[in-house]
Amino acid sequence: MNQEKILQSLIADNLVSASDSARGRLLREAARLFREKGYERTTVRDLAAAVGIQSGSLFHHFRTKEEILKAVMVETIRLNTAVMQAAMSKATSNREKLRALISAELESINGQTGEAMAVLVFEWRSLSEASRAEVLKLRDIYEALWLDVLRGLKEEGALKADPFVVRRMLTGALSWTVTWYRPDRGGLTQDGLTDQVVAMLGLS
Amino acid sequence: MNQEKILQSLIADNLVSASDSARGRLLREAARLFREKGYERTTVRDLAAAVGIQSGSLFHHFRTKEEILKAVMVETIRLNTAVMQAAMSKATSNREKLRALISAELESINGQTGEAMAVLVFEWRSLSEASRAEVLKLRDIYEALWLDVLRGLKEEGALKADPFVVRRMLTGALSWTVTWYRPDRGGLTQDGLTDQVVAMLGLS
DNA sequence: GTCTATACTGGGATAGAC
DNA sequence: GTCTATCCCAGTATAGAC
Repeated sequence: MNQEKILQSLIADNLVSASDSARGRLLREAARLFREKGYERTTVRDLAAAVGIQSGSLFHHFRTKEEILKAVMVETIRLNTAVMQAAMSKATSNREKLRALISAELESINGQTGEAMAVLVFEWRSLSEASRAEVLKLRDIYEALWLDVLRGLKEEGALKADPFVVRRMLTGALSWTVTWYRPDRGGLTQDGLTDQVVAMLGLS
Repeated sequence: MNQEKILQSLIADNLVSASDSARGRLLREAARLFREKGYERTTVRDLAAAVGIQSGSLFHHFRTKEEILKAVMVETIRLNTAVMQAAMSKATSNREKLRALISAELESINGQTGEAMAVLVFEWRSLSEASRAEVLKLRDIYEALWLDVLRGLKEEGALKADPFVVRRMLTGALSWTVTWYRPDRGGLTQDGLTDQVVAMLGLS
């Protein structure tokens, strides 16, 4: 299942917004702006202008600015959990599964939905306590996918370090690519980058 | 040379502030607050209150709020470059040097100066273009230390992946520990964590 | 569902006394 | 070097018309 199909089925199930709906467009622009300037430095006027409405009109769709941030995060996790599950479904060995996960997470961060993923990583502190709990619960499902595979590799002896620690290290390493990796600007392809990560773990 | 001695010689050379000077205390409190709530959410009134003065008095020490952020970052890099160099000086092989670098960076992030390091990582976007250039120049010296060692390991065949990519991955992985690793709360010690990172790289 | 107008708040920064 | 007082602006959010 490719990413486009996944997205469509999530929209059909009302789990994420169609990106051409008013809500969808707003969330996409919000993700872009939050990533570019940060949540705090993005004003509701910026958000409104980006979708071509007045700032007052925003509050017809969301009660507060923070609710927009939360929505960006929730939809991002939902979408990416589905993408991850699909990416893994083809793989048979744990080695292949890990490669699929790494590749999919790099795609999530540096591809089209990357802006939203970056927001999830870097704007955590701007989320209220109440919202955090909600987002964390969704994130657990996502993390379980990784831990299963890493635990498998540990048992096989392919991995020397603790699966839990490795996952956290990979979270940091992969998220951080958003600050330096430019897929467009020649050099390293996303597949090449995946190879490098696998090589770094001594699993190639 | 231990961290305390390094700090004292840097203070003597006027490269960083003594932490009991007015400026030093302010920077320390600023680092703590910036890390805790983020730069944008920290008000000048918060900063002033933390050092026990009125908000107006802040501007006797720094012309703008952003100048405080820049000062936190500049002093952090200066201090940590010195710490890194000292940590490496004892090591002989490249393997030992890398372990020393990893250990020192983990200490920088999760130890006493950790708040300032975290600010350096997470508040980059809040820095103006002009200030960024200045900070980046300092950072280059620091990064060169890492690249030399990683290149050496690559030549020895101990490292499979590209040194440049590995350094960036490690930057992300090690910085990220600030979000989850709690040295105090039992379990994994900082040495143990270093072991895990080395094991993950297949270098143990 | 969007507009205009505006209320209200809190933030960064300044001035001048002490 | 700190205080008090205050300016000015930008930011979120609301109200009511269309």
